[in-house]
Amino acid sequence: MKYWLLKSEPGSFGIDDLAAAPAKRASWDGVRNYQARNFMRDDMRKGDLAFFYHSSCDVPGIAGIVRIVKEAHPDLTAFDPADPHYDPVSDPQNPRWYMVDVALERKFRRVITLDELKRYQRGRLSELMILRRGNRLSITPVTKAEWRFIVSLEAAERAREQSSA
DNA sequence: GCCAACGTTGGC
DNA sequence: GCCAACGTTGGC
Repeated sequence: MKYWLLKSEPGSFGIDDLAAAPAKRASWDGVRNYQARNFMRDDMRKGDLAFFYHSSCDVPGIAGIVRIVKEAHPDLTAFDPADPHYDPVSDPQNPRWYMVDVALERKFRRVITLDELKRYQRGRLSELMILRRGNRLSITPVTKAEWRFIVSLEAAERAREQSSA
């Protein structure tokens, strides 16, 4: 099983939108970057887990965990002229863009903020792709060690807040 | 194949 | 709104 990080702008689709969706499930559509597409199409497998990252918002950070419930299939929004991610060059006979389906695993009790992740930029998270300078990829792999560490931050921070209260 | 121009991303 | 960083496009 692999681990991932998926970015989305909560202004267009955030973790609460996923929580409100039927069966808490949705297609991760609109990806229009080849490297991100290749990760989805070639490496993502049913059962993989991914962080749901909120970008371009007041408090950027990881809001929760989703599970890949359907492997890559053609992203139909690419063929819809009314869709903001419409790609006139994509051919329905030979789809260029793909999406996976995800289901909400759980929403974190609090957002693990980008600020907090950056505190470990020189340590446990020195290789985390979203902390690398200039990285804009919307889909990035996360190592098992990074995954476990980040998941542990949720409770660790809570304990620290409580002890200092 | 090079590279300038342009568009997008995303934190600040 | 700014702007650094990056990807894509298209002329040559």
